[in-house]
Amino acid sequence: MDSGSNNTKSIKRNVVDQLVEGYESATQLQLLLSHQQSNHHIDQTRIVSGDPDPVNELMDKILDSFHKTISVLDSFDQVANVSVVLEGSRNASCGDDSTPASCNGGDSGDSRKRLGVGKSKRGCYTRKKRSHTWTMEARRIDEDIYAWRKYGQKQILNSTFPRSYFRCTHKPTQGCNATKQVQKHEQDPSLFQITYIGHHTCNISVETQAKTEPLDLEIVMDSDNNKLAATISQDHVDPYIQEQGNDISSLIGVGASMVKEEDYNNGDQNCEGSSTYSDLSLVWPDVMMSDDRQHHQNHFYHGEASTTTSYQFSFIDNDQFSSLFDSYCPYEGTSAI
DNA sequence: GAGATTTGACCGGT
DNA sequence: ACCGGTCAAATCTC
Repeated sequence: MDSGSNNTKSIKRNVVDQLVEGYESATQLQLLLSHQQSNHHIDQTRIVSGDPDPVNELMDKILDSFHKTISVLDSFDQVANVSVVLEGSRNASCGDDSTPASCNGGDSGDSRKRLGVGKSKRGCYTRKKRSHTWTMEARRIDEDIYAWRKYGQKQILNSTFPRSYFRCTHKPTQGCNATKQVQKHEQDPSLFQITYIGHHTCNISVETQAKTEPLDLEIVMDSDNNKLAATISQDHVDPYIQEQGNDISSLIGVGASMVKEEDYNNGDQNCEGSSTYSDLSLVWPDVMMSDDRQHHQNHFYHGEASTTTSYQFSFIDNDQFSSLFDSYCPYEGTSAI
């Protein structure tokens, strides 16, 4: 038992070391870039002359560092038998509203009357585990292509505004378990904080769906723990990083630094084992396909607000994200989800 | 009348 | 025990 524990510690140390290295490299890069801005022509000369580009070198180093980290995390999952149970599959067993037969069976259908009315007990249900969750801000809540049906509203502790609960309209007919929660932003009530939970499985075109769901390299936010897990399937990262590193480096870096600060987050990785490269096409929410109206209004969290930590959120605006999307997501012939 | 929303109760996780 | 998420009867809207 101790050996296992030691092994885990060793792995965690390895993770931290790699992250620190990446962080330091990123810092150097930042300095270098700021220096470059003031000496632009000098660096241009260097590049033209074929000298090694320090920016690229650093970038390679950074990416390599994070790549290693991901590998370590991956091996950690195997060693620690952390079921990186994919949130998706977890969802299928828990959240799936094909509620356990015993559940409905025990209190089937029409007997569901209110307790207070003196009738039988309401049927049980299985609470969904948090799965595939991502958050965005928008000025409107109705800008995605899906049809939502409100099923609840609740006043949340220490929140000024109530939280509304929506589920996919097609849940009864197609068993789509996607839900979203909408709450007005505390500081800016004109903004809505929208949390999407789960993938849509309802019948819409692949392309549309792909454009409306998150990348598999999504930053999954575990709102319960105020921790963040940068979840990047290696299948995605390798070719991507090697060829496109620049665009996503900030994203990875943010996620990684958060992991570092918060200490490694054990169970919340969301490694879609079955994911394929096509999952990259599962780009973040609805805004991706949206029109220009919200172009400047939507931000994607790379972290989560925490009342107990000093995280700085890093937002990607649509410009950045679009470039990412353009680079990575030729989702032809891919099947979303 | 059908479908959507409201709202208080119920339930599970912590 | 508390809190957040979900259920489902009641109510609303078209």
